Amino acid sequence: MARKLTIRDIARLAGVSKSTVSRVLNTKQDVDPATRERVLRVIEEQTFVLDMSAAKLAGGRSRLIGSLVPSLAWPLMSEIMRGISDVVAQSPYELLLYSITKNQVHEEQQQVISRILHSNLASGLLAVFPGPATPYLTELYEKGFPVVIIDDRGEPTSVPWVSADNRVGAYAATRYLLQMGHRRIAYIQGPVEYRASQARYQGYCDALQEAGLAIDPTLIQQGDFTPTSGCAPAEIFLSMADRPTAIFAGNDQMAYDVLTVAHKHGLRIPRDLSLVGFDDIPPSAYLSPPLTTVQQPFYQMGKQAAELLLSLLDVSSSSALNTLSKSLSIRLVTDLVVRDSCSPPRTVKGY
Amino acid sequence: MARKLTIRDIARLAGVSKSTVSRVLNTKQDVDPATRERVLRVIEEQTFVLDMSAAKLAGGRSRLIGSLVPSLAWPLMSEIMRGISDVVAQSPYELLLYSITKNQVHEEQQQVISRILHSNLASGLLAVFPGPATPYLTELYEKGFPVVIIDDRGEPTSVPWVSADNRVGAYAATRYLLQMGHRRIAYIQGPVEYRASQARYQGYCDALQEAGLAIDPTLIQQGDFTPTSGCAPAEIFLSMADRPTAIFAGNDQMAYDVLTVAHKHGLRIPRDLSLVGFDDIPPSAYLSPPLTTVQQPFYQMGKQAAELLLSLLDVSSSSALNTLSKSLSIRLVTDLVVRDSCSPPRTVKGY
DNA sequence: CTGTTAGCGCCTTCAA
DNA sequence: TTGAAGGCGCTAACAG
Repeated sequence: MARKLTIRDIARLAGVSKSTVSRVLNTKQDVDPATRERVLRVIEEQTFVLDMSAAKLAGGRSRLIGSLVPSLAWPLMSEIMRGISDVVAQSPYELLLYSITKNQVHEEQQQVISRILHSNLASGLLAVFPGPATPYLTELYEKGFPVVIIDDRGEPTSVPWVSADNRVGAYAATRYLLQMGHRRIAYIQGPVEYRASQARYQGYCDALQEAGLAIDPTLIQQGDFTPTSGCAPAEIFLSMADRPTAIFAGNDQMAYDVLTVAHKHGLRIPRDLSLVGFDDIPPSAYLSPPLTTVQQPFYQMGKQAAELLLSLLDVSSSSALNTLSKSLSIRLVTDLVVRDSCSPPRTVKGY
Repeated sequence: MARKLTIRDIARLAGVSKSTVSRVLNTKQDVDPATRERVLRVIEEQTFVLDMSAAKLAGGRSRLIGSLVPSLAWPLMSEIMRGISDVVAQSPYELLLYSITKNQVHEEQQQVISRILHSNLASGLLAVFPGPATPYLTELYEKGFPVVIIDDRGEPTSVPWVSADNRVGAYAATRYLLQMGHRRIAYIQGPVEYRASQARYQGYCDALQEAGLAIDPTLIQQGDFTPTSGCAPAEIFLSMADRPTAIFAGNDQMAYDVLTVAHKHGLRIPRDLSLVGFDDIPPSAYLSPPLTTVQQPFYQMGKQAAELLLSLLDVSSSSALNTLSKSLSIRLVTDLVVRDSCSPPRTVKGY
């Protein structure tokens, strides 16, 4: 395996010094166009690639960005990652993958983050649904380390973030059910640690209140977004004497559980019960009945977050501080995808 | 942002030299247990993390492994990645993610690979379904760069690989259909570039021939594993005067297309047509009817491949060459998951 | 067993 | 506009 060339080699070949080659590589201004051209040609001919580790060590940028993701098992992660990696592939950066699983305690999560930092590899971080780690990331960002979060915005944080508009999505879904005539609409809440979860709950409440309906605590149960976590809530709802005519599940996974439980109770959807989910992950379109759900633009979220981070890196590496651009944030719209899991309630009760 | 500590700092704090710290960090043998203990304590207290770039530059290993994956959009990728990242997380390595999309020409794929090499970051590579890039990877491996492939074995290659037993899986699926009484079993073939695709086809043929049935070319059509690519083949099969009583789709995605097309033709599954898929990706269990399919142990594949690569890295870094262990390979068994998409043919024709 | 001495390949002043 | 020199944090001989 032929020894890798160094800038020294191509310096010799181009008849210049290492410094000049370095300048060309880093597109500095003060290089004679002719020289630059010559150096570039040699680099091309030799298919020379600069050693990132050395560059990093010598004080340059690392051209590596880290991505901190929750369980890759979540079906929606693949689309987000696809968005991210498409952008990164077009850039001079490479992507580092760090994953955190839900059953890691906070302390362990912080350890992962501190490893990312201290190992000194990544020069920026993309955090997907960081949940409880958010405050720590904020701290990081404020210390000058580029971070972009994909999630809903939580406490006023200065960290740039990209999210789908969870509140509006949930609002639209609830409103849809309301307009069909439903009045007893149950909600299966996701874990409160996640901003997205809170925002959806808010949207649900907003729609209800706008319709002049009170929030009925008995119609709200908690799941945790994972498969089967919607079963218990569904069981409770469907066993009620005055059971709800519609259920809005905090995410699709939990909606699937409702389907299962409803089936067990001999209830048919949408005839006996309307059902709406949130996310629009792949299975949803294939269910029977196909699930009406709020679609999140996962690919776009990944793509835009990556682009945002890249732009932050460019800025911090060149001149201007992040003084000008306070609080970068992008909120993407969600779409209510109407399929066949909803219909007007059989017996519209008065109110 | 407090200056990052270096081994020099912790050397001072522990009252030893940098070399000793380095030895402890790299778990070398020749260190006094007491000294080691002391150094370790300081490292712990200071939450020191070694700078990988510097370590790499100084001639050590890079503690970075690359993963080369095809489109992350494939639903099965997330499980494979989960297996990989679980293993990597438990190791001192970090994971680099490179993705290749199908519409990149071979040349572009090679470029990605050569970038991986020349950037000199990864010290090993995990290639998932490399398809046409396989020969190039083989070359790499033979030049001494650790590579593990996740796919079916192709031409006799020396590269260590992990795969599901695609042939046997397809054989079992076909046999299942045969035993139910089906005789006209159509097959939707995946792209021939993929080994896995070829192996499944082989399994299909083997089962048929074992049953004394000839391979009927009109019952074989080609898709490419992607969504909707199974529509055209399904359309052809279901429009035949003497249409097949069962269809075996090369993967689940294409089976979904058969479902759609069958529905359009007013055919009910499994009453009018039996259907088997391959992969068992998440939606399959939720379809109506739930799809009978061959389950691949994706998580395991990722896990074992990562473990294999890690062991290769250990070996090459320490003493023994890879002389002893020729042709490492792991073949995992698949499971036929019987659900509700198959039944005996309505009218069992004589043969 | 431990410290000393050289670099690894690159970027960055500082002069020229 | 360019070259020379120094050092980033670490590992790897080589002494002791």
